Amino acid sequence: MSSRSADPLTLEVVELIGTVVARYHEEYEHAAAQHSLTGAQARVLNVLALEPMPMRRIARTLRCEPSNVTGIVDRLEARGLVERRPDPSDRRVKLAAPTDEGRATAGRLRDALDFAREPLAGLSVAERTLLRDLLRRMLGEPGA
Amino acid sequence: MSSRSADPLTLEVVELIGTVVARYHEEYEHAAAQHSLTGAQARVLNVLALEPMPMRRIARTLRCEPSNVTGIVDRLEARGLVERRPDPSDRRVKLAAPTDEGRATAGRLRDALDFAREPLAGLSVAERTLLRDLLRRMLGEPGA
DNA sequence: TATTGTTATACTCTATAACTATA
DNA sequence: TATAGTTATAGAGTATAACAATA
Repeated sequence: MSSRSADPLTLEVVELIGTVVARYHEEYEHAAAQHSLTGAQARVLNVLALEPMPMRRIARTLRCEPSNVTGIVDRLEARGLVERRPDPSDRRVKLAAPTDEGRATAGRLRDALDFAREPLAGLSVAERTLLRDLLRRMLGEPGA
Repeated sequence: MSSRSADPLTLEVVELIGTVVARYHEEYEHAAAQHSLTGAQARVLNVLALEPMPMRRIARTLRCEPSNVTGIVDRLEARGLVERRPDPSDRRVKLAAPTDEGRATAGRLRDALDFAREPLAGLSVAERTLLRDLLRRMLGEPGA
């Protein structure tokens, strides 16, 4: 069970991916902080910018407990970035939706995520296509 | 400043990287939880398994405040995975080092990180080499 | 009865500032 | 005076369990 992958090439790729993950996180937190948001708040705002949804579904999307979402949406709502609306078809449900300002913030947030964009500019279209296909296969995605 | 990268290919690669990051984190937290460790505790244990070091340097390595490290090492020490030793050359310094059990746990932890290893097994050596070079260039590393 | 969202609780991580013991 | 580590404090995220309203 131990030291299963002595292969140096594979280990290097694993380490490179670790570096990508670390850098991605730094950039994400930094971009969020520039708007005085925490990472968790930025993630919730981002999923809501794509599509308003019930509290419960936010939790499933972010893979956390529903009780956490209550607090995060509370803080976003207190800052006027998100609002809670009733669901006409089920009075138990509350739909969380971004305000206009919330949508604007989400947009600026995404623009700030230069991490993958700028480095990618150094790769040719053929190379980016190659990278896309390799990542797809690594993730076991359809079309790989 | 807005919507700088309309290029669909680049956007897809960015999204794939986001997926890699999310999956990597899940696997990491899961592996840590299997040993009743938090992600932060697992990260500290891992860097110490490579090389014992002063508290201050752990903080620099993990890019957090030194005061945080105190608590994390406290908890690792309470569980017998890490110990604090005096530094003979400077009595202000405390060197954090893994115990035998800490080293063993770190080893098992790394084995559990199948994320990048198993999917990578589906790629040929040539493809892994290609992926390595693309990631290197993306990260602006030497040898790219 | 089951589900949605919330509250209450407890723990960890995080940064800031102040403290101590060394240097 | 400067540095290493710690403590005190406060805010945020997290999971668990219990709760009210609704289905």
